[in-house]
Amino acid sequence: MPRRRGPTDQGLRTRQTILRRAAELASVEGLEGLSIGALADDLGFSKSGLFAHFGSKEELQLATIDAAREVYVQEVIAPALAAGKGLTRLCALCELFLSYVARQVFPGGCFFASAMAEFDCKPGPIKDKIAEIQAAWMETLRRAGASAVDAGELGPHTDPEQLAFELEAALLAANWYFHLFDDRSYMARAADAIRLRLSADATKRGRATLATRSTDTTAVTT
Amino acid sequence: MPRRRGPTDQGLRTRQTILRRAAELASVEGLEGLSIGALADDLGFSKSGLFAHFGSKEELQLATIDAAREVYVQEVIAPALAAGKGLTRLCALCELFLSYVARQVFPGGCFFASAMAEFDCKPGPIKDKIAEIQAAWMETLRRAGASAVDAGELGPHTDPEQLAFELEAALLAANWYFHLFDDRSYMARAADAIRLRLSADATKRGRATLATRSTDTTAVTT
DNA sequence: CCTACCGATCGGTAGG
DNA sequence: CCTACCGATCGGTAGG
Repeated sequence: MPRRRGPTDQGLRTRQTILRRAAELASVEGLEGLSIGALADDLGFSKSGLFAHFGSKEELQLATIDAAREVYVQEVIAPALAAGKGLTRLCALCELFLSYVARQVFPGGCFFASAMAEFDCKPGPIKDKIAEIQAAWMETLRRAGASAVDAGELGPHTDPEQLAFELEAALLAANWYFHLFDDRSYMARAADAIRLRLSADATKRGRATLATRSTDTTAVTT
Repeated sequence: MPRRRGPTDQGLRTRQTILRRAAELASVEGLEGLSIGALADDLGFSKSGLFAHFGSKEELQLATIDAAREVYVQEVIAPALAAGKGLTRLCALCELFLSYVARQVFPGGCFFASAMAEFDCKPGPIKDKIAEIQAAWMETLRRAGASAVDAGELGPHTDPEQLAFELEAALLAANWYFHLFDDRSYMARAADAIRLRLSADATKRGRATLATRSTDTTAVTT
């Protein structure tokens, strides 16, 4: 089989190494604060050597967002989809998010929370990409909620979009306050808020589902 | 009356002009992204002329936070304290926050939301100051909630600290998504979430208080 | 992937 | 409040 043109395996591995580290640094310093020189020093490359993988800083930033998305899918979305359907999945999405924040998968907290906060008022391709990813995440929450309604776990008057907004609000607030006050108790506050909110819309069947997960709350903070 | 040493009235006015503009720019570009040269150009000063008012960039950042705090007190806290006590005040705090975001008092959204997101993982005097201000804001919400319990508007099982966390979560989420998606409907989502959450803990007297404010929801988005 | 370099801008200073 | 300047670092390029 002839060797194709384009990036070699080694080149792709180097690229992945760069982008994983870039995502870690950007979660703390921001995607603008991420500097090519500092990233190269950190990785032991020359600045131009690193830069050769990307055409511009903006291309590096966009590629970093893709790499962070892969981490997020692996740490939160995929395990939640595998955990079950409906209300079980919705609970798993929330618990896995809180665990991902508590385990500091990214040292600066949720990469996308940081990126959203940094770019929400800066129009351009980076904001567009972040908005697309956040919209997909909200849609993942909404669909799990809608499926829980269909399964009779949440009552028929449930508004899945509103529910997704409120769950996401608690998750984001946990991310900020956990780091700002260096206080893990905000994880439990968010988990309590989420359990209360889900209980409010739950049917008898839904409450049974929730009961099986109630002990998982403390697991989130370890 | 002899003229004292120190800053003149004119100097103080110039300083205030600088800091108001600095807060506006920092809400979009971040407190680190705020550059002394760009700020000076924007205001028509020389860089060093502007810099003479502050000993370092960090001093400028800290002074900018103080100036933003004054705006926040004027726009949100003072009118809410004047609006009433207990549940009335708690509702006013939330409604005034949403209005302050919707009116874009700062062009980049809530100054403190931006600053918290930027510095929550960067230890130092700026993070400390932001944390102190956020703690005071949460305490303002908590006290209004506790006073609503004392007044019999919220039930005795209400946890005012948890309630403050959940209200703040909805307010912050509205701030982010309003800007990220350029969609005012998130203001109404947050107002709905807040009304629902307060209703859950409200006594009959509390529900009467909430009923008088229910039409204010749309006012927030104008 | 490297060395060597570009102009622009950064925070900050000297001296007035 | 200004002009003039400092060394360091920025994103990016030339050429290999």
